[in-house]
Amino acid sequence: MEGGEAGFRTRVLALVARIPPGRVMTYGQLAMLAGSPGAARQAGFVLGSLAGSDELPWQRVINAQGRVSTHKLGFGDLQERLLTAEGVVFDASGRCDLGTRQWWPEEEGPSTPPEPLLF
DNA sequence: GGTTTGACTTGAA
DNA sequence: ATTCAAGCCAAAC
Repeated sequence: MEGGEAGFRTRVLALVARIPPGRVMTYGQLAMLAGSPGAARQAGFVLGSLAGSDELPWQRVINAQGRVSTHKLGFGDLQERLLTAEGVVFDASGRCDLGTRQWWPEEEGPSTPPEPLLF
């Protein structure tokens, strides 16, 4: 009986693929929704497999500080640039407003809160 | 099997 | 405000 349970990796990728443009999710959030709270590091490890992939919006995943965690990998500049193109505003310190940019899968319902996206 | 690492998180100094 | 340290879980060796 193979539990029809998808792997942790598969769940994280599924969530990332559902992040709408202009919105972001944190690693800890992905791990929690994937069913493993605390596995934030592992969530980032999964995304590492997609860095540079244009099929999945990996760019919309940032850390809890509202900053991109890809700076040491060399993708930081690219990620901030891609998010900025979607309407995400980064502070001079490289931080964005998670309060308004953080997306939760429950928001995909019929009721979508007003997005202060100022293009 | 155990060991090591990692796109993290939180709390304290 | 920033820096340091410990905790956490999943995959790779």
